[in-house]
Amino acid sequence: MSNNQFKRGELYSVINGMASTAVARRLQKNFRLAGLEITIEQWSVLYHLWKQDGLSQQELCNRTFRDKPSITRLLDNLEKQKLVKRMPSKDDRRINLVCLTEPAKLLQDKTIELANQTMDEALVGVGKNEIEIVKQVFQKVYDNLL
Amino acid sequence: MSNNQFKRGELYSVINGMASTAVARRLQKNFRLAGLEITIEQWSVLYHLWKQDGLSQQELCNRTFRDKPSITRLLDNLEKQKLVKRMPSKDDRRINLVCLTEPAKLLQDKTIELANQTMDEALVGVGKNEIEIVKQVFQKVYDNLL
DNA sequence: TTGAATTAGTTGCATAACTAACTATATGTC
DNA sequence: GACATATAGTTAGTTATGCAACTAATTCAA
Repeated sequence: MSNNQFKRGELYSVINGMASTAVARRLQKNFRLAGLEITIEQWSVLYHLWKQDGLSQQELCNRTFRDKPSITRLLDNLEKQKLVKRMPSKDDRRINLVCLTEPAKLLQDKTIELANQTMDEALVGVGKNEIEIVKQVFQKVYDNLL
Repeated sequence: MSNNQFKRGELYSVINGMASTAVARRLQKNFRLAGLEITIEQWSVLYHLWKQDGLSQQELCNRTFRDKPSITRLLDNLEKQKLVKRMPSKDDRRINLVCLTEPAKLLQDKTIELANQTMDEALVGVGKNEIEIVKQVFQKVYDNLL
């Protein structure tokens, strides 16, 4: 079997395992060190709500690239921690609007600062152009597989 | 709050959620369509064993970027499916050497072909240089956070 | 050579992921 | 208006992840 066979699988391995996992783990660790008890997955949901409060669950699925059951359970946990509240929409009774609580709003500054610091650590020695290319490649990959 | 605050977090979001998840999901789907009952995580372990059979669990941790409990449990499931076998090392009795079974060896060609096809689909419109840059950036990120 | 520190692997606990199957509401067509 | 179809969200079941705490084997050092 030629070793050539592994080339693209290698890339798959890189894309899926390495850097994203390392970044996620580091950010989670930084949250913990700062005494914050949220997971990075929960943070990524809050992140989109800070940009726009009152999104539907479906909209959160689209923006966080998660499926509906994942969002359902993430919100279950966030609600247990009193960080979000589901508000049934009056226009469409199938829809829950997900709203931030006051304590969740207070988390924004601190956690985004931690995320920025973490990305700065992660991106030492990486140029702006390279970052732009990574973002473009990922967007293309996503569009290709949509 | 300035919208600027979100810039690097945005990148985090891109790196962690989007493309890698899409690629993983597509590959998993392609396995399923081909009647293969393995998960992508199991495949990523087999992938390293195809390159070098008889690795220790610790070595699998290093190569797949997973922690020890994750590898323990992935191997539990792979053993249940009779795709690998743990062989206690004679040199160091703490170590298990993880060995492929015959059925696992037969999976190599088919699954690597599927992974290659999946990566080809994913990388339509992405240049070789760009791919190289993505790999370099990820390596740097990983090294920065090690 | 014995006792401390290190390394390999496992187990328990909580969170999260995906699929498939489900309920409830809304829409669109005859 | 009534029935088929589509959409929003939940639940069940399996797999996977991370951390912390554990056992067993090995190494290093007094």
